[in-house]
Amino acid sequence: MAYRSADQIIHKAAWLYYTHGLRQDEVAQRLDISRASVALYLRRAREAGIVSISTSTQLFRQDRLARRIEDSFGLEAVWVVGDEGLSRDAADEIPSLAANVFLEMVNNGDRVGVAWGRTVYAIADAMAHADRQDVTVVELCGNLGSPYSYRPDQCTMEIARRLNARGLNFYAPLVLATEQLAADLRREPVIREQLDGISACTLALFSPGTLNEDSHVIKCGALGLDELARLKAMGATGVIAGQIIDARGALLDCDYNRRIISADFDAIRAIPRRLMVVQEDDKLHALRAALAGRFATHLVLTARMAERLLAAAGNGTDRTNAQEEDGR
Amino acid sequence: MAYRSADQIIHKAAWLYYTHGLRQDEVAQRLDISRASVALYLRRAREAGIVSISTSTQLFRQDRLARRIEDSFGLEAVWVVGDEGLSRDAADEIPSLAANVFLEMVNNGDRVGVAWGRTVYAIADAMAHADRQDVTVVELCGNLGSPYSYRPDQCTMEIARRLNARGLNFYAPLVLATEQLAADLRREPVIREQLDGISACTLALFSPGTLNEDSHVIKCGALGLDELARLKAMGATGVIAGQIIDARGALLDCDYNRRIISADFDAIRAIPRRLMVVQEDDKLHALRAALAGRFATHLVLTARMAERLLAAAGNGTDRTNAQEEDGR
DNA sequence: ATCCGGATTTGACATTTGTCAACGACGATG
DNA sequence: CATCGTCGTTGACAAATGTCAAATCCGGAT
Repeated sequence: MAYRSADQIIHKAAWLYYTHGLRQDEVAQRLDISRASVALYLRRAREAGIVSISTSTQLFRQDRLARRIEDSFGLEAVWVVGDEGLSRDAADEIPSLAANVFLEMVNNGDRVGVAWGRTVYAIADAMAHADRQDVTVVELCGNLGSPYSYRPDQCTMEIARRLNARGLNFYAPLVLATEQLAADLRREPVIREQLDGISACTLALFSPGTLNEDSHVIKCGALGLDELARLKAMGATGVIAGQIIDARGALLDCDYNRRIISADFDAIRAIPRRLMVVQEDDKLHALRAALAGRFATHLVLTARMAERLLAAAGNGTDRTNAQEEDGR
Repeated sequence: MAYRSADQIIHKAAWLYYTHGLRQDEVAQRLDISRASVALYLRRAREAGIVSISTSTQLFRQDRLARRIEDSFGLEAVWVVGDEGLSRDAADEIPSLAANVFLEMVNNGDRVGVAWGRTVYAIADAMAHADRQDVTVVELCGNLGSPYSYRPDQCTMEIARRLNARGLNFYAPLVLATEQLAADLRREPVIREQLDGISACTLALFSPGTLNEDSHVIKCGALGLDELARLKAMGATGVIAGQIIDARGALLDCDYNRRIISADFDAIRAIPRRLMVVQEDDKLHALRAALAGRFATHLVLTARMAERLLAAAGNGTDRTNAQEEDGR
């Protein structure tokens, strides 16, 4: 965190160029370096978050679907990505939109809880570098080996790095062999403290998980296919911060959930702003369950999913994807 | 506030260019318009705050002087502009730095109180356009005709416009002819409400005023030179939100102050974050008085002023202007 | 003192972006 | 119905920026 003197010149170049609006050659002249260096410094400044360029996410909140979801589920804000030709598939747009929404939501001084999963990884990847002060990023749940590019702890750290924040990882695995071991571990002071710190968060980021052969928990070997089938028979519908919920969004009463080290649901709901992001199309049931459990206050999803959600909620399904007064 | 459909295309262009990193010609192709139009839209997007580019103000907080001022006066954060060759004079840098610091401090949902004055005008001018949600900008004190480019109410409105915020002006003059009239006016429900709303602010922006022939209050004719002399004899040292304070930062007990419509000092101090900005060199005494009165929690000033402040406070005056490990 | 490897800087060139006059569509006006 | 003025768009050119190989600098090892 110490301020390295090499940053000085980069900072000055960025200030002159972006804030004062000088041209690169003028900056070069002022700082007595070549213009090529200025271009290089400016790139570094952008990469380091010394300058941050952010695009408003308003476009995606103006959608009628977004408002209907807000109303139907009592959410504070919803962002919807339609097929506006921005990408091949609207779902591909989700991570960068979510990253932008998330950045808009993070204030200096925040303590941010993040769960992990494929979607959260993608968001971390898409996130711009920003220069927040006194931000802490904490994991909402224990760790697991990951079959994807990031490990959970790397994911937290990557988000922290992009925000210029402290990153705190859970010093525990997500799921343990026995209930007893999980209980013992939860009593360890270090872990206790980390769990208690969760309700002090001011912002949360997570994605609802599904339960099928391709799910994260299965792929990592934390849960076997036979046990999965048994849990589904018991009503398992989705995963929130590593814990299995039923269709009503309540913690499923099962052995698996008791072997978990993760955030207490009430602690999660005590966090004032909770951004949930849904990318994949197969998450409808998990999404409904998560909404029923009131885990989210803010939501990012595709138009397709939004429509299915409203249809499922019995709100009709006119394909009013258009913006307020579209034209075409 | 309604979302105009013309904004749509601008928004999409901005999203593709800034968030997705496409080139202008690629964006043009996607949206089926000419590249020249894309360039035009992007400029509009920047001007409208749809994209915002901000430069970190860290450079100016790392200064040793800044930390010493923080410590000496118990401030939360201090930014110092040295003569780093950014401009002819460090003071010229103050408005753009203050504008950047201010923008970093404004969060969505904030209610921002602003006083006015030459410095605040300059800050408004230097401020980039940003796209905040649910922000309200209110005046901290009544109005006055201005000899400068902005009128106080225009100043508030301009800041509001740049933040995409609501702007609320005081429906009263700053200073009235008689105490009685001021008291009557303060009892008017509209005014009462505006005054009461001040302590609900979450952020304040102001600059300490001086008392001399060139001061705002004099130039506007609100105060005559003879009365000024009398007030100075009584201990008048500076002006905060239109009200005269003594060297200890307390409201001066005088007729003039009783004829004012402005924020109560306790209401101002009830605002959690209060950014004070000092630009001109002749404001040392006013600055000291304002600090003594604990009006500010955050401060922006020049290195020159910072040194004089520390010298005056008897903290020695070694000219350690250098950053942490400068070189040159 | 000399050599080496890596990081930093630069000049030159290719690419991208900003600008502006010219054009055309549209609505208001005589 | 013609005319004017405004606004949005575009093509073409000028200006600014990004990039990369080559040159230089720097610190440590020999």
